[in-house]
Amino acid sequence: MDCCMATSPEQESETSSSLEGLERQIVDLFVDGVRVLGLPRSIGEIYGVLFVSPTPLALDDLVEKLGISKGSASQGVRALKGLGAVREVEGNGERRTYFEPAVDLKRLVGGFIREQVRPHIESGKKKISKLAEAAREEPDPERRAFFQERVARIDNWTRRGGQVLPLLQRILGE
Amino acid sequence: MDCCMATSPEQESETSSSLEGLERQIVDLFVDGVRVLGLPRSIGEIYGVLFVSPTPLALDDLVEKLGISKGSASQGVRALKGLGAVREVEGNGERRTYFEPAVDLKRLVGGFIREQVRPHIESGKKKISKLAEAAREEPDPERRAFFQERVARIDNWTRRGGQVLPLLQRILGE
DNA sequence: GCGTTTGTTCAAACTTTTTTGAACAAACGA
DNA sequence: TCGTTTGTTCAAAAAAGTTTGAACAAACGC
Repeated sequence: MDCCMATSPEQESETSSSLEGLERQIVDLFVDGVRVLGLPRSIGEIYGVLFVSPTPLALDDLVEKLGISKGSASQGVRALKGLGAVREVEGNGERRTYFEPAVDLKRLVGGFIREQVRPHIESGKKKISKLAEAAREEPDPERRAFFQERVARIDNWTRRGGQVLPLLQRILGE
Repeated sequence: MDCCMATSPEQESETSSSLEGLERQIVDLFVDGVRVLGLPRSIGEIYGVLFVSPTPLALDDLVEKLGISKGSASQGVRALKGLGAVREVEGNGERRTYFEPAVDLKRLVGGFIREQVRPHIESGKKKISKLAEAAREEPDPERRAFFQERVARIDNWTRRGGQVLPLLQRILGE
């Protein structure tokens, strides 16, 4: 595994893109960033290009600037909209739709927590109550006590995790 | 992409393992858990088996209980030790080494932050200062102002991220 | 209606990550 | 010393995840 420990040894992305210096650097920074969050590369690229663009961009701009397929651009933008990290620009007379990035941390963190973190905590809760039930049914008293202690511990972790989230959002809200 | 939004439609792992009910449930919970953190499945399985075992286990126990290879078990335990999530049990007369899980949240979160989060923040900082420099060199004043605003924003995010971490550890410390 | 532009979908191709297993090293007792 | 047990390493196989591209749908103006 390479996923654990150690600062990974930087690798520049060599794609057929038309990004110049600063743009490329910023895009790479976001590629790294989303990687940490477990999101695919193209998500970081797309957000990066929007973030570094003084004007909103359309799908075809992303295709051209990043050298990715239209399909990738479409899917990437959809995911970013789902995270609340990108929104459509309203009310220009144009036919095509332009996108701009959300740039305040509160919104970004909030979207990530809502879409990526909460669902896991929710589904975890269900599993934990099943677990508690299973532990109660262990016949051997010594094993039962042990299992119940473990389950209680997991439950406690989840509870604390749930408490931390709103706090996090409050601290990061500007 | 499936990585974004939506509670994923549960799938039971069907391996040639010798885990019974409760054990299997707990292991699956940890598999999900580490997946969210971007760590490989076997890491979650191994931690899970240790967590649910009343006694410390040796590598061969993991191989047998999980139906994974010895190589996998060895690498997984190494990674978990690196995260501070598993430690060797000292001072039994035995030849083989036994492992037990760390079960307090403070240590687990601390290890994860130290190994997985901090290195990225550190390497990010370097890149951001290069970025600031590049922005200063943009000749066009309007573009320069825009780029500098963006870079400042990223810098601010990083700074806040760095501040949140110790706070997080404090809140989760028992 | 018809041609054009814009965006979406999804199976197949591709890429990356994870796991395996066979070869190796270390520790130990006989 | 030798055989056995225990653990590590790493190239290759397998699995998982991502991107592509061609086919399709929708919106629009003429």
